[in-house]
Amino acid sequence: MMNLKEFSHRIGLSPTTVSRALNGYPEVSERTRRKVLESAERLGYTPNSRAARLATGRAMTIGHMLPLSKEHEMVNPIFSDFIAGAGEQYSKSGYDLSLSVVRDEDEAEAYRDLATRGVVDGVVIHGPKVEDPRIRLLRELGLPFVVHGRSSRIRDQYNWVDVNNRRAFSRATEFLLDLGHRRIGLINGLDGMDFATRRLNGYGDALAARGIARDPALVFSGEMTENYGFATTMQMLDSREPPTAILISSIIPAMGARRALHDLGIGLGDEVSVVIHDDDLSYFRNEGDVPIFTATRSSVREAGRLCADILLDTIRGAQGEHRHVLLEADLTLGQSTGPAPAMRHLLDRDRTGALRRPQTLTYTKPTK
Amino acid sequence: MMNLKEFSHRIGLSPTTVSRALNGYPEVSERTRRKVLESAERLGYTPNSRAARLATGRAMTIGHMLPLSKEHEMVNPIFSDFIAGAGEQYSKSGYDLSLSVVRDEDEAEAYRDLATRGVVDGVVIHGPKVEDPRIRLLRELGLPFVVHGRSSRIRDQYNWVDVNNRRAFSRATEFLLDLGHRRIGLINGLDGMDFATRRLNGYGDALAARGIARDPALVFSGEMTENYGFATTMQMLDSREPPTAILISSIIPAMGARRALHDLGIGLGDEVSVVIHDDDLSYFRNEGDVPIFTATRSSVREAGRLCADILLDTIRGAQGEHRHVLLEADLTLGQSTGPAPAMRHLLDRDRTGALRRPQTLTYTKPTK
DNA sequence: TGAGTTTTTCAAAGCGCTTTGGATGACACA
DNA sequence: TGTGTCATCCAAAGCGCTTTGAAAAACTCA
Repeated sequence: MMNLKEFSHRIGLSPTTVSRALNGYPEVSERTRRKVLESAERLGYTPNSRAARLATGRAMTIGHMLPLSKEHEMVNPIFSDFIAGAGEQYSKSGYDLSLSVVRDEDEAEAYRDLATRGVVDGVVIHGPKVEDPRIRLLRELGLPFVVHGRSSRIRDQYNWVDVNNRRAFSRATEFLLDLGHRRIGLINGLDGMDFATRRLNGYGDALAARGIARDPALVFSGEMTENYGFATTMQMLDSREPPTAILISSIIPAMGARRALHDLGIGLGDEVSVVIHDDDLSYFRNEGDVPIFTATRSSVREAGRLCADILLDTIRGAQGEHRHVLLEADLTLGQSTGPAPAMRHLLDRDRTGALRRPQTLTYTKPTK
Repeated sequence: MMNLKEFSHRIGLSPTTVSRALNGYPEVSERTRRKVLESAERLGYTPNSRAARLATGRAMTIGHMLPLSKEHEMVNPIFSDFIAGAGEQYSKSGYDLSLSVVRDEDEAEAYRDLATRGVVDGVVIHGPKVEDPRIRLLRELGLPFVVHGRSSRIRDQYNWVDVNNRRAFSRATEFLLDLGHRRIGLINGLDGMDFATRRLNGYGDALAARGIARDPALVFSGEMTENYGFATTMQMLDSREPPTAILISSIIPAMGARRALHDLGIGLGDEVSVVIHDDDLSYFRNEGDVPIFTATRSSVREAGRLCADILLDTIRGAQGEHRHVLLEADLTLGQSTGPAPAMRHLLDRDRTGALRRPQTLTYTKPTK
């Protein structure tokens, strides 16, 4: 492995000149720079990053945390798509991406460690809570950061990129209301997560605007697995007054909801409508001429790109204001929504006694 | 930010002693070491990793590639669970994890770059092809590595951790054959991927052992998305001689297959049986008292842990043999399999003309 | 041609740690 | 007291790069 000293010696220049040529400093003529670059290519010389990082004091690395909660050992399914988006940008700018897998309870310590060890120049905060302590921590540590999402109860300024969750969910709710639905369920993310709160609010606002009371029996929060979607949908439909429509915070529990509907023999899009929030995950495209699900869509990969850009700008010393990006989600129509079933039809059909109850679950038709 | 010089001065010791105390060298007494550790804690001193890395020549970092193919911009859904497993181990050993997001065609160059820049001590190869050029490349670069999977056509020795894909799929196929199924479809991973080839072989072996010819119309390979599972299932069931059972290489296309079956009104587990390979993804647990799918299961997270352990051992100079781990997949019984439908029943029902064809698709009942 | 400017190049001093080779002190034994 | 042995600790030389301050070379203009 050749080092700078040897390389510069071989091509008859001083290390200084070579370093400057390679790093694009103006003190070196274009002719020299070309010569250096070409020789480096030919002789296979690449500067040792470890040395460069020590000398410059920059780590040329962005940190991401992948926290694993102890109880539900679950990895956020949007994580990899986000990382793919952000990582693309890092590569373009010559930054590396460092991923720390860490137990929930060790997360704060891990940030502190990253900062004092000097292995990252900045970090991305994933999955902010309504009042997220990491924001203050990072400010104290003096480590640049950007939040994917927001932390509503924190008044300080900071960089963030978020989807307009409230708007997305109020629009989705209004859309269902316009279709005549009155009992609308919400299968939401974990309580305490900022995005979940905003979605809940959007949902609540839209209902309130039409004078409809929010029924706590129709609102669920939890980690967004397929089984969660299945269980909550089952529970709702097994109730005395089941919803005719359901909002679901991610396509993954929506898979479970669809399974529940099918198991119960309930038609998706006619008897029960579903609107999901679609993060546009690469292995779970809600696509087709007419997408399967009606959805509020916002690409999490794109959010990753934006976060990366903002963070890199900040690190490169873009002084001044903190930057905010609020992404609006499209509401795209799919096959999973339709007008609320007219009540008397259901009553008629009820009288015929066509019971559809697999397993131990009871599905009582909506009665006004 | 305090440095070693200042810290050691403050506590009245030489930098040498402090460094040795902190790094667990035997040349320092226990009493001194305790004092140093305690003072470091109290004064908030943490060695700068950038400097340590230059001095030791070790990067204390493991590299992972996340290649993005240009056409299908897709992230491998097992990636995050694998990383979670591996990352856990890295943390325990004080290693960092560096993730490079890179275009498919730049992957080789990216490995070369990692090696010459000296930012990683070893790498993990994901998704090996039947004859994967990365293995030779890394050997040439002298960069320690472990393969998650194998590369069948490469005869050299190297570290790997793999599932016994062939066995898993031959067992699954035998199981279906035992249930009376004779036309069995296979929705497999991308052509050229080693695991896909092995699974295909396992499937083929089991069929051959019972003297059943492999029907190319029943075998598919592609990227394992939900839509892929849907489309291939539709296509198979729309054929003149549809299968009565399907093997699916991942739970994600299995979701699509289930959707197809439901759309066609075909009962999963009675009319058509499905066996999947289940990577035990954290957000897609195939669980419950009786799991939804009958599955060959092997935790990809556990594979991540094992890869990490092996790679770290190799880096820490475990001389000698290359290490191999072959994980056997359990075959767990779920709700998605049952005896092959008796042929005459189907013929009878055919005569009744109960056609189930949504959209433009035709489903012709199996006729013996 | 020579003084003044600008461009190009260089020697050397870090960056903050690890580690070698050596010094110091403590201790045991003759 | 002197010598040999350990157990501790230390000074200083790297690790391979960047960057400062200065020198050399090239170019202008009178």
